[in-house]
Amino acid sequence: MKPPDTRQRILDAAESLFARDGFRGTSLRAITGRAGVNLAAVNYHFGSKKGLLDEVIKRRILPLNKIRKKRLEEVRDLAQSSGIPPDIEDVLTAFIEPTILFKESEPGAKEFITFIGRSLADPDDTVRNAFHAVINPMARFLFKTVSKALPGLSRELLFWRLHFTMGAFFHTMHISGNPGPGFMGMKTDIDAQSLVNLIIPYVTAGMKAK
Amino acid sequence: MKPPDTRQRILDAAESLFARDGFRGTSLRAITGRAGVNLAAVNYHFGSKKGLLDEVIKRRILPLNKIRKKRLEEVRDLAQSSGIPPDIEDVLTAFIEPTILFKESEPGAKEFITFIGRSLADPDDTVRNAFHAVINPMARFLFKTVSKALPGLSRELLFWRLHFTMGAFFHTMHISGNPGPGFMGMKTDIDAQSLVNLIIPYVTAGMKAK
DNA sequence: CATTTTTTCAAACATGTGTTTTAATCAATT
DNA sequence: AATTGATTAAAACACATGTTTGAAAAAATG
Repeated sequence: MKPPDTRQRILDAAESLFARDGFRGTSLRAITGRAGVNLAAVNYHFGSKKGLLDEVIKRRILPLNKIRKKRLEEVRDLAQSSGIPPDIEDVLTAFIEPTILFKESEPGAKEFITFIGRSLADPDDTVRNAFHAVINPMARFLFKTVSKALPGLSRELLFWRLHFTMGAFFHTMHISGNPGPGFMGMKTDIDAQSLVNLIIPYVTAGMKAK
Repeated sequence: MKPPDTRQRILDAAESLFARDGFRGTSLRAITGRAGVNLAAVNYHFGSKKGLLDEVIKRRILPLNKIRKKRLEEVRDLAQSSGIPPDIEDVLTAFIEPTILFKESEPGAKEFITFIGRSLADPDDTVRNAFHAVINPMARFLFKTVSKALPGLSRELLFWRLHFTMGAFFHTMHISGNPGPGFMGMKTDIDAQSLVNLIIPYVTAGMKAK
């Protein structure tokens, strides 16, 4: 049973259009038009527009989460075996680096990362919930690891600092890579590794402020 | 020429619905329904839905920008007269504090702040541009003042760090105040002054990292 | 008070949306 | 080769959208 590539074509087109115009701003006709397939194909293969959204998300997030989890576990286990708490910089890097490098890992991934960054601020419940469902377990694990690295901070303070970190991170995800000059005439299409090298010191310093 | 409060009612209803459901997700029928006015009143008073958006933004942003500009100028002038560069913490506070405190300044302002936080990540050009038009001059002035406080940093590094700061800030703006438990079962409806006290040390440390 | 201007109102307009339907076409299996 | 099942295709459906229209009502003006 060779899979006709109709599904893939729809997923690719949807991913790129969702990233550019948002979930609500993208019509099924735009998606099927770009994919070169019939309008009804979306509902045939994915049941509904929301079903398509879920598949677009899962296709990229599940592999990415595997990598991030593994990296976090490595940091945690290494610290555990040496008896000292993990370094907060290592923890943050384990989470952030694979996400940003993911952008250059395969075609379309970059657009997907943009889509994530935008969706977490989306007013539409459908979109936010679809992402939260696959991201929350990851965030929970991150929180636990971070709290091991900064045992001195209260749970509440830790929450807020991680919250700010995620803000800086998400904002970067959806804005970097935009062609043309950005906010201060600055170019934002920096390469992924340089971006990692920029954001890690910032969030590390923020997490252990004062 | 006493203004009939139809305009105000529409602006209030639109502000609150825009914040909750976004610009695209809010229909004129929903706005006029909540405002208790006729559907055609929006196009009569504001020309179009976009015209309404512009008015919703300007009504709050212009006074807010006045305050932020004044606070920033105070910090700049104080440093200038004493001959030493301004403290980066003071600069960030001058910009961030009035924005967050603004939420509790008048009814509806809180929803507006949420709206800003969301809109800057909005995929819709109409929304992003409408905000950028009134926010960019402010951001430019902030950038100049920040670069005086951190003269050692390159223009590019400064840009990225300010970028991360804005990310943490915007994310906080649209997520704090949400009722119910947030990302880790943590309550996000903290009072404004406490929020200021939490975010300032974080972004200050981030800006002068390493 | 009569008249002009501003504002409200109900209805319609044109277009776009996600989804469903029903028949045609393709692929695989017997 | 015939038949069964999966996929594609064009069309219609039901509804929601921003906007415009033209008449009624209200307010302001002389």
